[in-house]
Amino acid sequence: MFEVEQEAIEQSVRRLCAEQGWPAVAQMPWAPIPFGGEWGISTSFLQIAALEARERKAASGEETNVPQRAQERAEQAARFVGLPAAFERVEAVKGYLNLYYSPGEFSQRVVDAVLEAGEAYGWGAPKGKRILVEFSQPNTHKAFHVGHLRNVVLGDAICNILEAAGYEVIRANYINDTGLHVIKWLWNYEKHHRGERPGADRTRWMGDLYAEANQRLEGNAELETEVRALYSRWDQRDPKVMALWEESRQWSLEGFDQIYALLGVRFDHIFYDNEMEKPGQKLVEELIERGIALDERPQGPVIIRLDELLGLKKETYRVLVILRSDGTSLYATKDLPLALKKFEMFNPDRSVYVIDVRQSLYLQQIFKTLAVIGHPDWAERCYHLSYELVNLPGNVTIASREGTVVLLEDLVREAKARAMQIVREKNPSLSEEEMEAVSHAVALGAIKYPMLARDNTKVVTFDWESALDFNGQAAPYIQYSQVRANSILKRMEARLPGPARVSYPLEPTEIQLIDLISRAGAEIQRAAEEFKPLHLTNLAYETARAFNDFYAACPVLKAEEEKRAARLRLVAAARQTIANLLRLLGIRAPEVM
RNA sequence: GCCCCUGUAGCUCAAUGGAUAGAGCACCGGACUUCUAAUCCGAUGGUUGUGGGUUCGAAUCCCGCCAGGGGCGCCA
Repeated sequence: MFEVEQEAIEQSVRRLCAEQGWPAVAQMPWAPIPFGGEWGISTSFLQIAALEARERKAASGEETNVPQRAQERAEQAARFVGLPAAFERVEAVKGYLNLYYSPGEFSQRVVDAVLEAGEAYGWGAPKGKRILVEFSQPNTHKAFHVGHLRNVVLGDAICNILEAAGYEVIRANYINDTGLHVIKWLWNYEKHHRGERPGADRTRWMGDLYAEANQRLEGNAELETEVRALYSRWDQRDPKVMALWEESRQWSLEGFDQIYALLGVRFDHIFYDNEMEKPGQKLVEELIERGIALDERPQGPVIIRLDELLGLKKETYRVLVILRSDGTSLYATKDLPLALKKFEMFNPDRSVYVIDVRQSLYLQQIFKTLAVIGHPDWAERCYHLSYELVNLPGNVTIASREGTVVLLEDLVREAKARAMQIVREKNPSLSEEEMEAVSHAVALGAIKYPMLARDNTKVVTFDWESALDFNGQAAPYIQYSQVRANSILKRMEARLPGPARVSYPLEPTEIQLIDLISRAGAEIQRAAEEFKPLHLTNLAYETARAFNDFYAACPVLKAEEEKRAARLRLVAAARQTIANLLRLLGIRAPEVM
């Protein structure tokens, strides 16, 4: 937030380096001063000293004590820089140059900036770049469980974050509405459920029938041939089969709409698997003609020998199978035309795939194939946003066949019931409607937060106990801090006081809170660059904690006039910042709890 | 066999190559006639899997080993 000051100081230090003939570093390392209750920026001279030591050794063979030299340089820099405007104190410690902000001036600037920007506080300027993000990718005719949830929650948050960072974002879904799993479902329906219709909970019913199909088919070769026969009827577009496929497919799609509405997720464009089948098969033929793909039919499938085409001696991309030996399509058959279509339709600067880590090699193969078939520029723009799975305690995989699925609907219902019970207890004066809204916000926050608050490369372990624990490091804690802020603001007699110079000495908890608030913009940029919502769950939690500390330590409404005005503005800024961060994470910020 | 990821407090997880490795949960002890106690304060808890290396400086980078997970020609 104080890039201007930092830049000025950096220029000053660089001038000093040039004058003194010290080695220059490409990137000057700036960081917040890492001590609690301190507010300012810090840069290290250890790198410069190390470079100097190396030059000296090369020239004269003399050894240099690096930390000592860094301290000397930091001291010289401190003297040279003096006391820049709006800073309170400058010091050289252990090879670091520390510059402490004047709390009054800077805190006012932070708070004013937040209140002026409001819902857009922390948002970056438009970058003029477009990013297409494909996420969710559900299978019709199957259940929707907590394993699928991570993808949706992560994809949605990433889209929000990229948008806030200044990108134009296209949210894309790719629904898998064809394949063996669909045929199995149709077979089971025709044979045992003909004429039945789904209830209110569509996805569950679809999933149940699919699970039942698998059970009936398990190890039964006779029935398997029935399924194969049905598959070929579907393949030949038998009108009766197609009609049922279309109708049942629609049931699933309605179920997905319910789920996305429940989660508060939307898409700009939905691609369907079945639309890619023909273009895919056409593309395969074309690639065979061009000699890129190798047609081993009927003995083998159609393949692309990537390592060979790329002239790689070491086994890297291996072989990609793009069409079955019987001519039916695979994922790859359809993913290739889809990849092309995305660029043709939207021409994105980046094409992001939010897909779990198991598909890493596969996606690298798809991207490389794009390059090999004549679109190296597009291949460059593709990015696999990989994330780990959601497991159950004891590293148990969630699988319908194992009977270990936790359905999203069940999870949400349990969490809402638990939240409702707490709201009723904590805040009995609320209307039933308000309680309902609050428990919805709390339950969904509690469910989403753990999916975002760990690194993408880490497995999320789902267990009921911690999913329903709303205390501590969890979304409800963050939501609650913001509710407390709201509660103070509601008690103001008049409107929020206008900007005013802060001249009273700030409490450490105030400084800590303002410091964290001021980091939102930079953290949003970092989260976008690294595709890591984790940075924002961290910041949101820390800001909430800082607010709770402040709340405990500093009276607001009862403070004397100047403090009261400044603190009211700080409370409003904190509430706004926390709410903004929650919004990016796809978590609602209720007014009361 | 090859490739990828992970290993940090009893548990779940943080930590731009940087100063003193931090939170929550659990456990123990405190704080509500005061802006919502879904909160706060305090105590306990660490050889960052292990052995080397690079570096002024390593949880972080490199190499070896150990442990767990995942992926590798017609599953999605």
